[in-house]
Amino acid sequence: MSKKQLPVIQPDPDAVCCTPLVREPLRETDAADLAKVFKALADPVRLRLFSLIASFDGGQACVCDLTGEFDVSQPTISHHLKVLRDAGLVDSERRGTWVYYWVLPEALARLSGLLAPAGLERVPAARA
Amino acid sequence: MSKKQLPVIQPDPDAVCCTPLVREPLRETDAADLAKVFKALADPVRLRLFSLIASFDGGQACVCDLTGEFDVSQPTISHHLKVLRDAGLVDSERRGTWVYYWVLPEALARLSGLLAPAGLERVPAARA
DNA sequence: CGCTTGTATAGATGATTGTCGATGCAGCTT
DNA sequence: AAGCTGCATCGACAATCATCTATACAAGCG
Repeated sequence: MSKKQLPVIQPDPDAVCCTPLVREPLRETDAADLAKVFKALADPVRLRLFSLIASFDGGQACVCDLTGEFDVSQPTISHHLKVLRDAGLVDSERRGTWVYYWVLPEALARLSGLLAPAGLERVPAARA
Repeated sequence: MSKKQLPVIQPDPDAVCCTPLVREPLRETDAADLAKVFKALADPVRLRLFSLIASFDGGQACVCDLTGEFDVSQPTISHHLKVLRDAGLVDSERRGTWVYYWVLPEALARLSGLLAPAGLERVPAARA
């Protein structure tokens, strides 16, 4: 879907990418950007959609796999998926009859890093 | 403030505490709880408040230190602080004339862990 | 081609939310 | 006690949002 003609813009290449929130005060523009992402996660249906997509085998799910899991209408699911996609949390692609969605791990990593509590600097992935 | 008579209930002791979102589908009740926390972070002013409080020397800030940093009225700041507190992200205490707020690192750690991307399991805090 | 199924868009509506000014309350100071 | 300052609460209002139904679009199939 979003990888048609546009040159795959992630909604902000690396804005607000690394420094944990608790290290230094967030700048105003960064706060606005970040708030959009958290807003996308600030709904129970979207959270479950997000988690469900990521948990699927192969890390992707057809919309048809998702709609049945919720008590809301199909257009509502479609709306929520769009919100997640606009926030840069997932991406999607049509393959024949079905449309598949998958989680963008970079976005997750960015959030996770930003929320790292004081004390732990970066996650010491190197040690592993 | 919230540590007066009540036995210091964090708004959900350890609900949704550990398994990353991308590992297994979020249950409905957990999604509802989590959504409340993300909703608290889904506003630019609250994000900056949160970051600013945490960045202060000693990890706490008086409200009087905060209001000047924003273009919104004092009642609005007070409202946002209440939202952050109700979400279990910060706590506060009156000390004489002033009220101080500080970030609750457990809440942060929980979120950070939940958002851990696929691949990294737990942050190896135990090794430390 | 026309039908059927999967998904997105459009438009409407009730609920939630961010903001404000006005006011209330708590603690200090004189 | 009286006044002042710091912060919270109240009530109102405009804006945003989650949801719905109806409809449009896309792809496969008879």
